[in-house]
This record gives sequence, structure tokens and C-alpha cells, in this order.
Amino acid sequence: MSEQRVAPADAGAVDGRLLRGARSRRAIARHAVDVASVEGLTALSIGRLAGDLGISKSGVQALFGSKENLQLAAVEAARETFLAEVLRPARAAAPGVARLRALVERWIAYVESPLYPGGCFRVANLSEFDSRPGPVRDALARDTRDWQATLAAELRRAAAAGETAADLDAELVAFQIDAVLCAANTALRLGDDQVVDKVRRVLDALLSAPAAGAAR
Amino acid sequence: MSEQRVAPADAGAVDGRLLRGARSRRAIARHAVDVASVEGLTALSIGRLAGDLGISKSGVQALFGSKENLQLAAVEAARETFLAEVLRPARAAAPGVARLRALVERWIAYVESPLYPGGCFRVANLSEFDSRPGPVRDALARDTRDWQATLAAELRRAAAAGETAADLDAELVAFQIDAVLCAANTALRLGDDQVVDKVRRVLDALLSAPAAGAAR
DNA sequence: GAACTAACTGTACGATCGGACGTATTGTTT
DNA sequence: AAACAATACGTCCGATCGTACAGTTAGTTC
Repeated sequence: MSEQRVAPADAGAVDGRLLRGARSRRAIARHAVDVASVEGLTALSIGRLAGDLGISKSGVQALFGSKENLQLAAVEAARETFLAEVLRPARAAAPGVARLRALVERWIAYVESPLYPGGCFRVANLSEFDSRPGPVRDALARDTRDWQATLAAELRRAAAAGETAADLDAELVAFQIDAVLCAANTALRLGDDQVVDKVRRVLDALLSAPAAGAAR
Repeated sequence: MSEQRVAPADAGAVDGRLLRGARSRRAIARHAVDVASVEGLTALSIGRLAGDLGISKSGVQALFGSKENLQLAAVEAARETFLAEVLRPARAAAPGVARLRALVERWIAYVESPLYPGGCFRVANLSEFDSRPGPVRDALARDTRDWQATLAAELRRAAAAGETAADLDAELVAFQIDAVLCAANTALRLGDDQVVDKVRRVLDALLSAPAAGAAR
């Protein structure tokens, strides 16, 4: 595999071939995310992808080597998009409750957007791979762990700053928030628009109620 | 389609052919549920199903007419299993909080059981079909609505009996419980056993905290 | 017993899948 | 200029998919 071999020791003199390949891989992976968000990573087909992008099936095959590698590249591309659309913008908000609310709001906007007809890539594909051991499942599981850890970390900051109850169980509340967001993603696909309000109300309750989510 | 044409007006004189067909359909649909719980309703293949059960591919085809009909039959079979494994046993508990806890405990047992390697059929397949309009999506969405409605109804009974806060928002809490259960289903697939405790703690918090989940 | 119906089999078709070549093109290195 | 490396293409393969169709077997109805 020749993955991301760009940017060598002497910057400026990058290999034009690798650069071109990286660009192609990127474009393919991005489109793969869109397709897989709606139809799933399994239904993803190399031939269909090539047809959509107007390139040859063999080209895609040569760039990724195998379908599993293509799936992994899609997971990675989705991860980067999530980083850029949710995590990075929310970092502008102050740590603690404010950033937590920003994360949730960015997540809602990210999932609600008509740009992503299939909703959250991770949610759509994790339940497809959760019973199928392999590198794809591992990658998706890692994303889930990271996301919940991000929420938990912000919850701990909020608790430390006295913005929430001091005895708040960060991991448990993070688990709840993620659960509600995933459920909201599905509900939105089914046409339930009221679910966004529900998410906000749940978040309010979790952050304000000193007893809720606390390990007693 | 000759769906469930058994049990005519004069009971006792059932058509043996239809009875046999119904039995075959049942057996196939049951196995389809097992397969689809792990690999999804899309990955379900008529040929594979026939091979597993030792019957001819054409036989399956003739019994269901199309793959979509087979998928719908699987959804129906899963619904009946869920009814028998979760809803019906929980009805032994007293209405209100007791039955609510019974429902959740039965759900956990149902999902944790090694008999169901793919976990909850609905959870596994809804996220696969939520972006794909059609009768299969509608059937799965109906199951979800019914399940949340069952939870909400029990919550209302609990509130009316004074077992929880009177101003508890039944629909919102039902949404939360379902969300947490679905997340737990996925977490269990990923090998996280602690999630069962998390579910119980969340349920405790939701039922005891008067403020949590209330519309204020 | 004859006509009919439903369950089931066997075979075949067109489409699509992932993957395995061999080859041409383009860019890099020596 | 020569050797090499990476992208990209065209073609072919075996496997599997859903479905259609003709035919056989078993049970019902007249």
C-alpha cells in the first residue's frame, strides 16, 4: 500500500505522481462517504463508484487494492469531515457547557443538512458492522470511542468549573448524549422533525438536573 | 400473494397445502431474521437462505414472490419474536414503574442472549433502511413507533399512579429510553459489557429524578 | 376420476460483483 | 537516455445475485 506517502523530508519537491494519486484517492473516498451514508459500506461497489466519477473500475481498484481498503478510506474521510464540520467549529466556544452545547448544535446541523442525505456516516454504518469483526468495525468503533470521550472530557470540564453538578458521571452522561443523538439521526431520516427539540430538551435536563446521570 | 390464507370459516377443515406453505414460510422467515440480524436485510439472499435450510432456491422464490416480500416477512417474524420475548413476559409485572423495569430487563436479556448474535433485529436494520423509502422502511418505522408508544403508555401510568413526577414528559422519556437501549445494543456488539449497568443507572435517574425529562 | 390449485424443483438468463491480469501513460531517479 | 515507479485503462474470470419459466408432486373440489 502506498498510503499518503506525500510530503517527504525535503518539502517542496513532492512526487507529482503520488500527489495526483492522493488527490484521486481523496475524491473517490469523499464520494464513497456520500454513497455509503445512504446505502451502507457493504453496498458500496467499486464499479458504481467508478461510474459516478467517470473513471475506470480498474483505476479505483488499483488505487485502493481491495474493497476493504476502500471502506477504510471512506471511514477515514468521514472522520475528517466530522472533524471539520463538528469538532473544529465547536472549539470556538468556551470550554465546558458552552462548548458542549456547541458540539451538539453542530452535530444537529451536520446531520440535518440536506448535504448529507444519509445522515451521520458513523451511525449509518456502525450498526451494519457491529456484528462483523474486522478492521472496518474497529475503525468505526474507534470513532465512537473518541466521540464519547470528547463529550465526557467537556462534561468533566463543566463539572470542574461548577457549571453542572460536581458529582456528575461524565462517561454516563456522554453515553446518554451520544445515544440520543444517534436516535435523533435515525428519527430525522424517518421524517420526524420534532426530534431536534427533543434533543435540546434532553440536553437541558442532563446539564441542569443535579441528580440525573449522577452515580448515587 | 396468498398470505396466511389458513384458518377458514369452518375451522378444523384447513387446506393442508396452505398449512404446509404457511409452515415453510414461517421456517424461512425465522431463519431470515437470524441472518438479517447479523448481516442485514439487504445482504439477505434467497439462494443462501435456501442452502441453509436445504431447500431449493426456486421454492423460496415461489413462496415469497420477491425479495422484498421476504424482507417484509422477516420483519413480521422479528416483530412476533419481540412480542413473545419482551412485551408479553413483561405484562406479568404490575403496570407502571414495575412493568417499565420489566420491559427494559426483558429487552436487555433479549439483546444480550447468545441466541441472537446480531442483537436487536429492528436496530440492526432500521439504520440500514432509514434512508431508503419503501414498505420495509415503513414496517420497521412502525415497529419503532409502537415500541416507543408502549414505553410512553407505561410511563403515563406510572405518573398517574404517583410513582414518578406528575409532570413527566412521557414521550420524551420514552424516546430517551429507546435511544439508550439502541446504543446499548450496539455497545454490546462491540464487546462492552458495562453498558448494561449504564442502562440501569440511566433508567433509575430518569424514573427517580423529578426534573429530568420534564417539560419545563 | 377429472379439473384445479398450491407447494416445490431444475434450469437458465442477464446483471453485477470483487479481483486478476497485461499494458499504456506519465513522472522520477540515476 | 535508460531504468524505474505510480497512476490509469481494458479485458476477462468465477461467483453470486434476483427473477422467469416449464415441469412435477401433493392435496382439494367438483
